Parts: sequence; structure tokens; C-alpha cells
Amino acid sequence: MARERTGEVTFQDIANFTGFSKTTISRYFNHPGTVSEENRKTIEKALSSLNYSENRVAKMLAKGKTDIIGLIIPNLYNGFYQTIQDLLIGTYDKYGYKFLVLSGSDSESRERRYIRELLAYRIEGLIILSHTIPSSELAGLGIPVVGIEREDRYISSVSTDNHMGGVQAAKLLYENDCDEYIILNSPTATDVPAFGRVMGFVETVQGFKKPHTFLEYEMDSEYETMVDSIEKIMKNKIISSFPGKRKGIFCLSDSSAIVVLNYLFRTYGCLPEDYRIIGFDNTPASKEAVLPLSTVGQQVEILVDTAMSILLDEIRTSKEYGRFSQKDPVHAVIPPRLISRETTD
Amino acid sequence: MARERTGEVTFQDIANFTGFSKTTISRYFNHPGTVSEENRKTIEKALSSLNYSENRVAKMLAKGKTDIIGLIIPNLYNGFYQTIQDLLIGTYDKYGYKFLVLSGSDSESRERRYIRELLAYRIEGLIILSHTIPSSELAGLGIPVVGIEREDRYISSVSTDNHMGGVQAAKLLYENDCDEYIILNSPTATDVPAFGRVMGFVETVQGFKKPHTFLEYEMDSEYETMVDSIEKIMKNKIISSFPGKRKGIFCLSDSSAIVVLNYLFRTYGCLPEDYRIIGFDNTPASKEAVLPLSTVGQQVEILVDTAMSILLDEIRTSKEYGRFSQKDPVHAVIPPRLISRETTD
DNA sequence: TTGTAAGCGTTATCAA
DNA sequence: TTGATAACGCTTACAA
Repeated sequence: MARERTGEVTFQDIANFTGFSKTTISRYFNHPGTVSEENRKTIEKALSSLNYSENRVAKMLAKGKTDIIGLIIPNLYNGFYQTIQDLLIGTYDKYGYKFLVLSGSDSESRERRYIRELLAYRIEGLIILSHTIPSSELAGLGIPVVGIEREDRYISSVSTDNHMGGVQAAKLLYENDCDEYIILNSPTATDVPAFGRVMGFVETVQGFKKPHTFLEYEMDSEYETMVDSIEKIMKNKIISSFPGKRKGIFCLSDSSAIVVLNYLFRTYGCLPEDYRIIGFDNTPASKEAVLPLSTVGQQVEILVDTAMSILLDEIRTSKEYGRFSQKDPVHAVIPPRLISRETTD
Repeated sequence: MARERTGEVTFQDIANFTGFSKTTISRYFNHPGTVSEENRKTIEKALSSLNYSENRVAKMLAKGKTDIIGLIIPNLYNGFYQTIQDLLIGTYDKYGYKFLVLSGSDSESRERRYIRELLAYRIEGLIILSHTIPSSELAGLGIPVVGIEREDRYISSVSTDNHMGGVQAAKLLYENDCDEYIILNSPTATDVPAFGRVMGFVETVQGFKKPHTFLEYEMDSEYETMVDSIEKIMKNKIISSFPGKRKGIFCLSDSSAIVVLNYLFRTYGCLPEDYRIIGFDNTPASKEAVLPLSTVGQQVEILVDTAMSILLDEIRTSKEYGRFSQKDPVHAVIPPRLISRETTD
């Protein structure tokens, strides 16, 4: 009847070895103060003679606490998601939570499956960056959920103040004496954050009584598609269209801004005086471009830290009740930071 | 005496609801074939009425299997580590293993602590990219370990054939009619992989009876330090030193190659005819540089896939014995791929 | 300060 | 095809 032992050293083994009960061994780890100095030493020795290794799985089951947070991100190649993921993982020493990361959730059904799986691991909270599942559904998961830069009606969230980012970009270009204001966007980026950026930009430009133009490039998973499309736009819609005017180009992502910059550099050997460029995101690449790129930076460290505070807070309060249910979600909005480098004065 | 219930729906609840025993419920999930068609339907209904959610923690404890692999990477900002991490996480749909990722292991003691923690979660295997802990120690962990691009005497590993990469770089520059061969390295990169690259390059250049020069730039965590240092080297050691010669610069990382390229572009408005540049790694940035960068590419997808095959293989065989012990580690060496873009002909 | 025993939610063995 | 029952390794009342 006795099932085959797994071969690992357990509290029972230590108990036998030392003559204590396994309760005392447990106490040694969880309430060392309640074990006498002397006995603590005895146990310590036993631990290393037996080469004991803590078993968190058993502990998780017994305590109903895993110290694991689930993370769902849309994809792996986007620099913003990577940065967020990396910063989150980096909070381990600060908060002690580990992350179970699942990515590639372009499909709604797959994302649902991922969530189910994470839930099965009894994650204590979920951080979600993808947008396929509505927040109404996420709110019913029974654990705290914090979204980052996504639709957030029924869940807590942190986002960048995209509207303010657009305003900042417009002001900088205005200070650079631009005459023509060009918004370079991709059709796929018609989600909420991009919309706010454009609105802030356009409203501000209109306030300055300056003309603006929308230009859309094509995009798919291939980088080359974007390059071809943007270069075509530069050639046909920009260079020829505004003679004698100083053009301020607001690119909704750093990667597209860099393509624009590279094109101009290859064509003219420099950034011509009648062009000013500003990107969005402050990706690592923006700093490393031929000419360090001016950009509206998301304050990612703050985004991440805020997300963790909110989530941990909700985890803490949720301990008091059984199943967590979101009463009033909190929405933190982080201001962007204008980073003026060399593609503007 | 009864401890407060956690509030979650268990097999017992489903058993009560349906009139079966919890054994049958377990069988429904694990050996559906052994439960009668009719009863399966009954259970299925109960599952959704009760809104059951699988508990992997309990399952892990009972089965002694977690489906989790540990991953330790040195840091979060290096693009190579990011890529590997992302590709590994992306294997989830293929292999069903989740990853617990810990990073920032510059310190040996912290890395040891991380390993202990991962072991506590009863990870089934470990993939390790950092180099602070010797493989002799890793081999004694009791679980399969696969290293990627690191010292690997006593553990299995996958690495790029760095020597061949150096050879490929030298040949390409030779085909580009270079007269002077310059190796641009950073002193911190004196680990094994970089050494192989340099050796392969130098031996090949010597075979061509061409002169070569070593140049080292400074580096710390600040990007600006690298830029300043490289620009100083360009100005003082390269531009002035080889008049009339065509210089082939082999940069041991793409990021330094891009700094060189940007400097030349900003100085001359183009890549002058008497310069040829080749980097190493094929990072995303290399493709997106002003002039798409020629580089020796690590075949990261293959590295990752090979690492997983080896690890899963060892996990499989280790099931047969209790504690895993490495008899004969396997060392896979993946050839690099020369990617000739626009900084060479 | 320590021990007993029940419990966490599964799986596995054995017998029916 | 099903059910009792003992694991898995730890925590936690409660009693001593």
C-alpha cells in the first residue's frame, strides 16, 4: 500500500534524525523564535547532514499561498513588452514574487486557455498586457488583476498618459519652428493608447493654428514591410509635398521614427534642417540610432512599480475574504517624459 | 479542529454532487477511457455547474511532477539573453513546460540562492546562461541542467561555434579586399565565447598574410561610456592610422559595430569606401541600423530548440532513477550563420 | 517549548 | 468500471 517514496528528505526524516517531531521542524522554519536556541542548532546540523531541500510545492498546498504572479503578454518581439516583462521579473528581490510568463496571446481562445492554466497553478494575482480578453471577464477571475496599457473598465490598471504625450510632442515640434505637422501612424495601432497620443497631438497643433497631415504606413510581422511602406511615403508624400516648409514628423513608435531617420540620413547624409522627428516609447534603440532620437518616453520603471504596488495591495486585502472580487478598480496614470535628443534642437 | 476551507471547489465536492467517489473524478481527468461514457457526461455537467478549476499544486505534490523548468539569466538588458528567454517561453505550446525565470545573477551568492529557490519549487530541469557558478557544482544539483553559451565541462550545453564565426567574419572581410584587419573588443568580454571568435578571426587573417590590430574599448553599464570610448578609438587609432588602406573592422558585438557605423555616418554622411564592418550576434538592432549591418548571426532558434530537446531528454531518462546524476553530458555546437548586409559588399 | 493529529487537493494501490 | 484508503510533504489548532 505504501507508495514508493520519492527519495527526497522530508521533515519526517529530520524529525527522526533529531528526535523531534516534524511540527518542531516546521516551526524551526516558520517561527524560529519559538524553538529553543539549543534545539535550533541541533536541527541546523541535521539539515546539512541530511542535505535538506525545502519543498515549496507541499508548502503551497498546505498554506494555500504560492508567491507566484501570472503574466500574460501579447508577444515576444515587441520591445515595450520585453521591457515590462524584464522589469517585472527584476522585482523579485524586492517583493519576493516569482512570475509565470505566458505569451503569444493573439488569439482569444488561446489566451483563455493560458489564464485557466495560470489559475490552476494558483497564482495569487495576474498582470496582463494583452487586449483580446475584455476586462469585464478578467474581473470575474476571482483573483486580483492589473492591466498595463490596455482596456481597463472593470480591472485595476496602470497606463501612460498618452494624451499628454501627444501634447508634449506637438509642443516640442512647435518650439522647433515646424510649419507642417505630420502624424505617421500604422493602421494596426488604432487601439486606445495610440488614439490618445494622436488626439493630444492634433488638438495642440490646432491650438497653434498649424496644418497637420495624417499618413499611414503598412505593417505586418516583417520589418521589411514597414521599411518599404515608410520609404514610399517619404518619397511620394513628404519630400515632394512641402517645399520650403519645416516638417515636424510625429511617429507613434520609435521603430517607425528610426526608419524615417535612417531614410533621410541615407538620402542626404544627415538630418536636413527642414526636418524634425520625434518618436514614442524611448526604446533602447532610440538612443542608439544614427542620431539619438527625440522621443516621448513611457516611464516603464514607474509603470511596473505602480502595477506591483496595486496588485500586491489587492492580494493583501483579498486574503481577508475568500474569493477576490473587484469592488472599485484603481487606475493609475503615469505622465510620459519628453526626451529631447538630437532629432530636435 | 477542521481548518477553515479555502473555498475552492474540489474533487470531493464534485463527488458529492454527482454521487461518485473522488477517485472516479480523478480518473475522469487522467484516464477518461476508464470512465463510462454516461458518467463522463454527468461529471462534465457537474464541473461546469460547480465551476471547477483544476488545482495543479495538489496535483504536483501527488504526482511529484511540476511541468516547470527553471531559467537563470545574467541580466535583463542584454538583447541576446532577452531573445533566448523569449524563445524559451515561446516553446510552451510545443512542449507544455512553463518557466520560472530569475535574473540578475552577477553575484555568486545570489545565484546560489536563486538556484535553491527554484529547486524548492521542484523544477524538473534548469537552463542556465550565467557563468558565475562552475559546472561542477551545477552537475551535483540532482536535476538535469543545460547551459547555453557558458562553461560546460560537467553539464550538457549548447553553444555557437564561435571559432567558425571568427573565420567567417575574416573571410568576408578578405573577400571585401580589406588591407587592415581590426578587432574591436571589450575587456569584459574575455570569456570563452569571445575568445573563440577572436582566435578564429586572427588565425584566418594570418592565413591570408594580412596585418591585424587589437583595439579595446571601455564598457560599463552606461551606453554612453561605450560610445565615448569607441569614438575616441575611431578618431585616434583608426582614422588617422591607416591612410589609403581599406579597413575591415570586426566588432565582437553588434552594439559596438553600430556605434562604429553611426560614427562614420555622422562624420562622412555615409559609410566610406575604405571601411567595411561586421558585427556579431544578429540582434534585431543590426537590421535596423542606418545601413543594415553585416554580422555573424547566432542561430538562436536552433540554440533554444536544441537546449530544450537535450533537457527534456534528460528529464525523461531521469524519471527512471530517483535523483538525476549526469553521466556523460552532451555538448551541442551550432554553426553560426554569416549574414551579409550592407556594411560589406 | 514541544507533540498529536487533522487537513490542504490531488494520485495510486488494491480490492470489489 | 468503481470505491476505500493511504500516500505526497507541509502547516496549524489544540493540548500538554
